Amino acid sequence: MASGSAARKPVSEPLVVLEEFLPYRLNVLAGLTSSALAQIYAERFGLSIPAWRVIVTLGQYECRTARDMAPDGVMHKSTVSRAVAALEKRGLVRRRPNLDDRREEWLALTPEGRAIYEAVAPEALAVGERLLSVLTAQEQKTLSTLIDKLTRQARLLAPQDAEGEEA
Amino acid sequence: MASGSAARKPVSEPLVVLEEFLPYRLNVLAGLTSSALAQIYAERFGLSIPAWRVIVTLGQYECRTARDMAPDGVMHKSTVSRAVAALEKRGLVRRRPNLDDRREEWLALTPEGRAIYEAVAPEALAVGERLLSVLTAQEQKTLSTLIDKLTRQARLLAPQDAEGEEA
DNA sequence: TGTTAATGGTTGCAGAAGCAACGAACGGAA
DNA sequence: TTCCGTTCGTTGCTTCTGCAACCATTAACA
Repeated sequence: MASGSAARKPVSEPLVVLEEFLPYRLNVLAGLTSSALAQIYAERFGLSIPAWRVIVTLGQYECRTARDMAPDGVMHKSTVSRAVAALEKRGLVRRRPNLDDRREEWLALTPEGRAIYEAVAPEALAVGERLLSVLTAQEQKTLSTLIDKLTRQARLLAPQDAEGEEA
Repeated sequence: MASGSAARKPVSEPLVVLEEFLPYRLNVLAGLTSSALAQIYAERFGLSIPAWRVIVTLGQYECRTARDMAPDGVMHKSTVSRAVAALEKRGLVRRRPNLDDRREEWLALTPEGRAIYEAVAPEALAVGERLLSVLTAQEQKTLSTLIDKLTRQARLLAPQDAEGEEA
């Protein structure tokens, strides 16, 4: 046993050094970037992360179903459901029955929703670019590749997600 | 306006493509790695993420205060407080008053806590390494550098955290 | 056709997280 | 010493998240 006064000194051979542990560092980084972004879409526009994702996806694709909002089970379907409900209540998203398959519904931005999209998106992009501004163009490309590789691998290691994967 | 049948076709000029947006991709990756890890420390040992971090930190440093658990405000102090309380109740962590400053308390793993640490840590490490196994040694070094750069920058962009930063 | 399985989506419930307010203790200045 | 600002840590409250159960609809298949 070490001496009792070694409060801040590492134990003989630590098995894990948290600050060097990749999952931890990824979590910290993701959390910080989320906070930075939340300043934009939460404080200024009252959007949660899921709501923001729905808005962006609809801004991008015009019209999709709730299921399409979580391409790889990234968001739980209940999360999407509640986000859409909230956005509908605020008049930012409109639902239309899909007559070909009445289980699902088409979602689209209302004009008000699109206005918000066009206000939020550029600011969010700007934050993203301010983040990346500390990396060279080459580093950004490399980062992108590495993230993709890791994401693919993580998907293999993570428990098979809720539903609708590539299965 | 585009035709009504363009359900899955992108709108003319999407402002943000979510799948290419760095913060989104970081969030997804971090979430997946957390899920992979949670299989170990949650399902097998009943530890939450904060509890896992406390265990690892104490395993690393032997004895610290609750404040030291969240070096950069990564965890909220209430989160740490509750995690420590739960661990104490399970007999994995022990508290001792700090007679030099009676506002804070020294925390340390009990023998049972250390046993769990020694069981969890190698498995968690293994997951981390399985994750990194898709990268070359050089890529791993690069990734580490990029994460550090981005984290530093994100800390500047994020709202000044709760407390105890480097201020 | 009828029966069974699978899918899109909603909701009740329980656990977790952040905020804010609080109590206790410390430190500095008058 | 006394007063004021600050810090460590806890707790109440509200919101969010994920799971699981559920309903309605569709698909598969005998």
